[in-house]
Amino acid sequence: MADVMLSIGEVASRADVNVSAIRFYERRGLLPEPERVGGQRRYTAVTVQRLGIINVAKQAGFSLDEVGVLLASTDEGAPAHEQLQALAARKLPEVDALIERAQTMRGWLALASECGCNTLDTCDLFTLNQ
Amino acid sequence: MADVMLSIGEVASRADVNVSAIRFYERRGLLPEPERVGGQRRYTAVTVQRLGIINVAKQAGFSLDEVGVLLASTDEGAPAHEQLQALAARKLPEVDALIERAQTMRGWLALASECGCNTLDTCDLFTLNQ
DNA sequence: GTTGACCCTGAACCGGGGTTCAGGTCAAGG
DNA sequence: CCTTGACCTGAACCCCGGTTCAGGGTCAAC
Repeated sequence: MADVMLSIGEVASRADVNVSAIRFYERRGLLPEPERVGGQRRYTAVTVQRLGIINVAKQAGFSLDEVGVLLASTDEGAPAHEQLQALAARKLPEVDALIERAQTMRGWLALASECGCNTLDTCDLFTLNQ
Repeated sequence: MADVMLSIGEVASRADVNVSAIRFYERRGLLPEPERVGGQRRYTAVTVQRLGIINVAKQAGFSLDEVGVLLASTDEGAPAHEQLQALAARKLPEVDALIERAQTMRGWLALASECGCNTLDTCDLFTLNQ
């Protein structure tokens, strides 16, 4: 609980994110307003973790607003459970579709990389998966 | 081979894409310039299929330029094999990463939707997967 | 006590991926 | 004939997710 305080630059490099992105997420409400010393933001490791969550969720096709709902559910006394449930219900099929599409592409890329003679037109990966 | 000709609107509705997007893809070089009758574009079913490819690839995290490389490889006499191989080599790990992220999110969404009491902070799905 | 690295703010800018709009053409049906 | 609907073009506009810039403060070390 010694909760070492981190500058925005330290957080940025630990989370592999730009400083400007951290300020941007703060404006968007994805990150709470941090403590300050001498006007400068101070964070704990929790923020680094939150940035990790943001990155994973973005990659999985979540918009920043959706990530906001996700993160809101981690805030204590969250009255956000309903929103979260709704989000989960809405996104689950989307994520499933995403995974399927990605696997389709993966399959085709693998083919393409081992055998240059395949063309998409003769390959029914796409037509089979719509 | 009767190759029925389709108007842009028919193609759009079959591929579930906006008319404006089709014109946009054409400008971007993702679709070849179609035949015209009386100034109006005429397509065959091949274009509908191509639009399907574009949609799948986009969903799998490909930029339109990357999709362009992909599609170029289907054009006859394609000198594009090298580009395609390079693209495949570059994108395969990215697609794999995408699938992993998406599965992480899927797992967490499933948890969230069956049990509202989970919070991200106590959930190690994220910390385990970075 | 000044130098240099880091931090602050608000506002402007950017690229990607399209959509919308104004103004005009064409073709079929009533 | 004339209206209605689908199509045409180029240019402008939009949202998203940030980045960059100008102009200024802070802090630690030397």
